[in-house]
Formats: sequence, structure tokens, C-alpha cells
Amino acid sequence: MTRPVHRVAPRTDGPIRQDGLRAHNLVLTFRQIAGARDAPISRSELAAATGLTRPTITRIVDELLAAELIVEAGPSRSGGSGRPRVGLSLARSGPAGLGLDIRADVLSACVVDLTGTVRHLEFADRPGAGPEAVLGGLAAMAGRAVTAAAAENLTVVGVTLAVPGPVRDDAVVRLAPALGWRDVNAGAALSGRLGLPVHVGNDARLAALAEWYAAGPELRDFVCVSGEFDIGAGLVLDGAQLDGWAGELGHVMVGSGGPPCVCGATGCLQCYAGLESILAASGDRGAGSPEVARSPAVAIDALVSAGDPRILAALDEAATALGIAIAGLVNLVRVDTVLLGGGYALLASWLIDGIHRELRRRVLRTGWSPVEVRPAPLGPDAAVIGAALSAVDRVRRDPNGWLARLHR
Amino acid sequence: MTRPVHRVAPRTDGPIRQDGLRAHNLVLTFRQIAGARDAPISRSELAAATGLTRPTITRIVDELLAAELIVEAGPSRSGGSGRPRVGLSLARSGPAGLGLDIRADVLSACVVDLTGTVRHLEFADRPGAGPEAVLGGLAAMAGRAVTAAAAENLTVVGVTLAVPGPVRDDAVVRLAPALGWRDVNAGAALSGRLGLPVHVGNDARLAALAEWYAAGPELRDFVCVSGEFDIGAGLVLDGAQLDGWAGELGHVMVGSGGPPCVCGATGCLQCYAGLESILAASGDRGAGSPEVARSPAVAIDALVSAGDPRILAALDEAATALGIAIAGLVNLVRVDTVLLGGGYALLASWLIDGIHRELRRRVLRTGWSPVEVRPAPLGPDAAVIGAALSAVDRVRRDPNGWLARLHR
DNA sequence: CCAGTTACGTCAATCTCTGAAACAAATCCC
DNA sequence: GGGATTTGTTTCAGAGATTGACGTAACTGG
Repeated sequence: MTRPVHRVAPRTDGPIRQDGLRAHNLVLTFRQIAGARDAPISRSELAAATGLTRPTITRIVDELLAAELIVEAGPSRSGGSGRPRVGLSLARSGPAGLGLDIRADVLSACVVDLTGTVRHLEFADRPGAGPEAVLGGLAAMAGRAVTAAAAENLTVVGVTLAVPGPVRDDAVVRLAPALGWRDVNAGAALSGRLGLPVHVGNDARLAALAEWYAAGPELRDFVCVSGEFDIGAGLVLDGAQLDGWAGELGHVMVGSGGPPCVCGATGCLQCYAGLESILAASGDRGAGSPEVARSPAVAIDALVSAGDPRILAALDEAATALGIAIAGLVNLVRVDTVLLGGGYALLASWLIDGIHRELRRRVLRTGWSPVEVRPAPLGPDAAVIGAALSAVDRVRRDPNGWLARLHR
Repeated sequence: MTRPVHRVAPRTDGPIRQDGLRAHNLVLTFRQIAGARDAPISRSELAAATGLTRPTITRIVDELLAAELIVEAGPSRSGGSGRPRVGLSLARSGPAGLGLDIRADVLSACVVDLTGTVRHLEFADRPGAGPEAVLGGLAAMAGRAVTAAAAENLTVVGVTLAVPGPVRDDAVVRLAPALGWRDVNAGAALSGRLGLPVHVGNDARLAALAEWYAAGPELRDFVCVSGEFDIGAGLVLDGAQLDGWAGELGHVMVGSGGPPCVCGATGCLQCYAGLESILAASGDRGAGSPEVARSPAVAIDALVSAGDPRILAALDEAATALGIAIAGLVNLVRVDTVLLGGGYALLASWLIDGIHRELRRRVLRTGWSPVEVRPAPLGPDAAVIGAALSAVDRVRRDPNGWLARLHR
């Protein structure tokens, strides 16, 4: 029986030589182990799942064990007779990823190990001034996180910073209106301070990665809509995240007229369904205050609990706008699930019906294959966690790099 | 120097054995030859491009020559001294693909060879009645095309039918309002009559494939918007077509109110920018008549030439609507080129400015990386040609299947 | 306690590519 | 015409990887 995994097949570009073959099969085996997640997988099962023979699996497993990328669990058998199978699973020590995130009023840092488990999660107030101060704060947090990781036998192999906005070359923040950043080379700045490779990624994309890990392999085709001020959509399609996906959902047109968006156009989704816009539409009460800035979703939730009728109307309007934008997305991309992430996770119960209504109206496909809309379990922390996962994911995708490090 | 190719890397899912290695390197070499297109490539260049050694290339090339998948061109050298290099290029006989398309009032069939050259293109009136009559007409055309291909030493290895609408399992037409079809298993029906594997694909997707071939390897990230009544968008991203891309652009919302669309909602792009809608908006003159049905784009063009002011207004409105929808798409997917295909190719000069205007307004990215909009060279025939290409593409992607056929 | 069963490890055989070298072929340049 | 140059073919030994067969380990059930 083939076990489900996130992605089995390594991509081999270029010629394969004998050693390339070896590397390929090692990656294949490793991913199978990673895909097994909670349930440790035995050597025989690996042989069946990968199509390799048992001797080959033995050799590869030995190599992975020597590198301490995987560990042998105690003998665990499902029932039959015979020698019990030895479970193999990812090591909980060794390589780790460090994620950083900048939210409205708070910085966060997160360390995950190879298994995707969160081992460290820390928050700090966000320094108000320009990029320099923020990057300094992030670097300090990152330093603390690296030592905390080392104390648990974890080696941080890479850092990823999540930012709300488009990114160029995995390093330069093109434009992040929520931060007031424009063409900031955050990758180089942090990399210089930390002495580690730093990638910069879009927060919605990274949030989708975290939700994907958390949800398990059944979730193969979905978007995760998230954001506080900007609205982004992370995509997983056919069990993979897509290079070339921009996901700037916030600037999809959902209505005519209205106030101009930061982008200059009118009718952008953000102006109807951004959390700040929802607050403003509900009567502007408290918008701009510190506690609202810290978490506008909580502020909205509080208003709802207080029974404010205007916030319900604003949420309804936001749901319609989100529904229209998501309908456009779902018409273009064949996903079967929509996760409401970030701040929307908290507000999902007031949004889902309205979104569903628009999807049913505007997406032909819902007639024969329904689209599910549900809150994303990780909520606002998804982006940091996703950033950390993306950093360690490089080892997961190609463990040969980690092996090479040991042979030196 | 590495030559540009559409996609160099074969995707190898599953384990690689020693013989798999051999197959992999053969595919690699074959694709390099296919990618060279017009300019034949020599064995030495292949060695340099693939990273394999010359003896290995010699062996692989011998195998491909024996299978008659490639041919040696006359000695062609670029200038230096020494023995002239022998150019290798794809054979113009051997495997071929057959494409079928159903347009408003006309059926078409097309045969392309391995090189992607159109070797046969035929049109026929579309029988009016239900799916059965249409499929019968297609089967008859397909039969003629297969014999015509055989006369030129071509073996049709697969058939693809293009339909305007979503398709399930490469075989069943989910819904094609323009044809009045719903859940028609066209794949099984045609396959039964022809005795060949028949796949069914979305016309916009296949049109994008054809335009991609025609444009050459520089075009790596684009959408091709096309359609007569329905509007679809085919996508090529990062040099590959995407499984999971639906591309139903026609039902993206671009305005509020207006008449209800066939999908039930209001404000769909199709209602503003469908060719029939443009005609209707211009004063409904001749809409529904046979010559308009045969080619609404030609009818529109004729009105423009006649200096009708209302058609210009309708085109301007259509351009704005297209611009809004395409802006939404471009916000989600990082493409740098938009091709106006199908009927829009003919009308491009009256549409491009309006589309550009909306893109500049609504797509953040245009500030630093401009998006080009231009007519698609193949126009309305792109879908049939793309269908034929997609059929022969299976051999191009994995020539080992064709080799195995010979060894039997 | 022993047979049956399943899991895992070891060994020679086989396959493919590499690298070097020698060689043949075809052209350019002097 | 002869030398230089580049391309393509052939040969050989060698390395690396997988396979297939056999042997060993460990547990269940009677």
C-alpha cells in the first residue's frame, strides 16, 4: 500500500549519473518517511511504497540514520506474526528552520524541527520606526531563537521572513504598504546580521504552507486567504506550492466606486474586506488605537460580542466582497477548499455563509463539485510557522545537502 | 552554451533504476533536440547541453535514429574549421497528433507531426443537432485526417478534442453552454468510433499550448485569453502548463447589475466582452444570423470598418471589462504577457489600449514589471492546433513509449 | 519448545555511465 | 597537397548503483 505523502517525486533537472540516481532514490525514500508523519514507517513498507528493493532501502536508511536525519522508533507492529517491523521517523533533533514575521504591532519568531513541530515561538513589540529598527528587532529575536534551538540540539539551517506584500528574488520586499516598506532588501540585511541564509517570502503564501502541514496530506488543493490589512491568497495545487503564484487577492475588483485603494484604483477587495476597513465601515470606533492595531480581528470580535448591529452589517458586506473575489479565484484555479486564515480565522463564523452564497452564485463548478469554506486552524500565527517550515523544508526537499555537510 | 528549450527536465516520479536512468537520459537528450526547433543540434552540442559524455550521446542518438524519431540533416556548420557538425532534428514522419475542435458553426480537424508543424487542416459545417450528430461529424473528419496522415508517412498516436468548457478526467464534457452539452462523454464516444485514445481538453488551454509552441521558448509565463461565446484563459507558467488550472475567466465578476449570465449570476465578464454580447451591445444588428454565427469576430470587424460608432463604444466597454478581469488574473498569477487569442486576436487593436489602461490601474506589479498585451498569432485556429499538439506531445514528453512500440 | 512467518542484512552479478585514449572523417588554412 | 582542427566513433578499464538470492534475526501461535 502506498502511503499518502505531500510530494513523493523529487524533481530531477539535468542528467542523472549513477550518483545522481543514488541521490534521487535517497530523496524519494526520505520523503516517504517524512510523509508518514505520525505513524512511523518500516523498511519493508518503504520498499513497497517506493518500488525500491529491500537491500537498497537498507543502505539508504543506514545513511539517513548515520546522518541523524531519522531515528528508529521502538518495534511497533500492527498485529500479524513474524518479526516486528522497526518504525522509522524523522529525527526531532538536527536541522531546524527559523521563521520571522512582522504583524501590525508585533514581531514573532518561530523554530520548527524536521517533523514540522513548533519548538519555539516568541513574540515582541514591534519597534515603530523605519525598516532599520524593525530589522534590528527581528535580528535580536532571531539570535535568541537560534540559541534556544541549540539548547534543544537543533541547528538552524535557514531563516525565512514573512512579509505582507510581493517579494523579488526571495530577498527584496517590493512593496509592503502595511509596513511602509518599498524595495527593502530585508534578506541581505538580516543575512548579514545573522550569518545564516535568509529568504523573504510572502506571508499569505507561507501561511498556506503552515496550514497545509497542519492539515495533513488529504488537503491537496486549496487556497488560504489571509491578511490583516493587505489580503493575500496562498495556493496549494495538486499537492505543491506554485512558483509564479502571486496571490494578491486584495486588489481584485469586487465593486465599482468607493474610496481609492492604496494602489490607486477603486473597488479593490481590500477596501471592503480588509480588517481595518471593516472596522471603519462599522463606525470607525477605536480605529487607530493601539489595541486595535495589535489585533483588529479581536477588536471586531469584541464589537460583535457587544451586539453592535453596524459591525454585523460591515461583516456581511465584507463577506460578500470576499465571496466575489474568491469566486473569481476559484473560477480560475481548481481548488476544492478555501481556508480563512490570519485574522479571518477568528471571524470565520460571520463570513462563511456570505462567502458560500457568492461562490454558489458565481462558480459554475459548485454545481457538481462543491467548494468547502472553513476557518484555518492556525489563524494569525500561520505565517511565522510557515516561514519556519519553509526554511527547514529545504532540508526536507533535498536531504543530500545536509548529508554533504556531515561528510565534510 | 545551453540552448533554450521548452522544458529540459523530464519529471521522474517514482524510483529510478539503472534502466530508468537510461530512459531518463534518453528523454533528456530527445527534449534537447526537440527544443532546438529550427536549428538542428549536433552531437557535440548535445553533450555540452545535457552534461552527458560524447560516447553516451552517440549511443542515445543511434537509438533515436533507429527508431526514426530524429533525422540527420546535412552538415551545417557555423564557421570554424574542423569537421562539420551533423545537425540532428526531429523526424517529420512517424508519430503525429490529431486535434479536433467544435466552433460556433464549424468543425475542424488538424494533424501535426513531431516538430509541431501543421500537416493537415480541414473544416466542415457543424451538424446542428445534438451531441450525437456532432460527434459523428467529428469522427468522420478524424477518419479522413488519419488516412491523409498515413499518406504522408505519419502515424496518428492520439486524438484530442477541444471543447469550450470544463472537462472531467480528460474525457467528459461537464458543461458547454455554447454547444448545449452537459455531461457528455465525448472521449469514450470518439475513442470507440476511432479505435484510438481520445482525450478531451478545454479549448482555451489547448489554444494556449498552440500559441506557446508557435511563439518559441522565450515565452515562459503568459495567459492566452480566447473564446467566441465563452471566455477562457489558458495559462503557461514557468514554462509549463498547470494541472489544476481551470481558467474560467468568463465568469469573473467585472461589474454590478446587467443581464443575468447563463451561469445565473450577474456581472460576468462574458456578458460584457463575449463576442455575441459585443454585437448585441452595438445594436443587435444581424446577431443570430448564419454569417455572424460562423465568425462573430469577422462580423464585428466588418462593422468597425463600416465606421459604426456604436460598435466602437461596445468594444471600448468590452476592453474595460476584459481589462478588469485580466487584472484580477494578473494579480493572482505572475505572468508577463497576455495574448488575445481566438476571436479577440482579430479585434486586438481595438481592445489593447483599454485592457492596458485597466492593468496599469489595478495591478500593483505593473509599476516595476510591465505586462505586455498583444494579439495571439494563431487566432481562432489555435484550439485545433493545440489539440493536435497535445496529442503528439505525449510522444515528445516520453519517447520511450514510442521506442517500446518498435521493439515489439 | 518448535515451526511458521515476517523483517532485515550481506554478497556476487549485472547494468549503466564516465574518462581516457586512439582513430577515422571532413573541412579550413597555408 | 599537407597540416591543423573539430567532430564523431570505438574501445577499454573502472566506479557506482541496483538487483536477486541467500542467510540471519525476532516474534507469534500451537
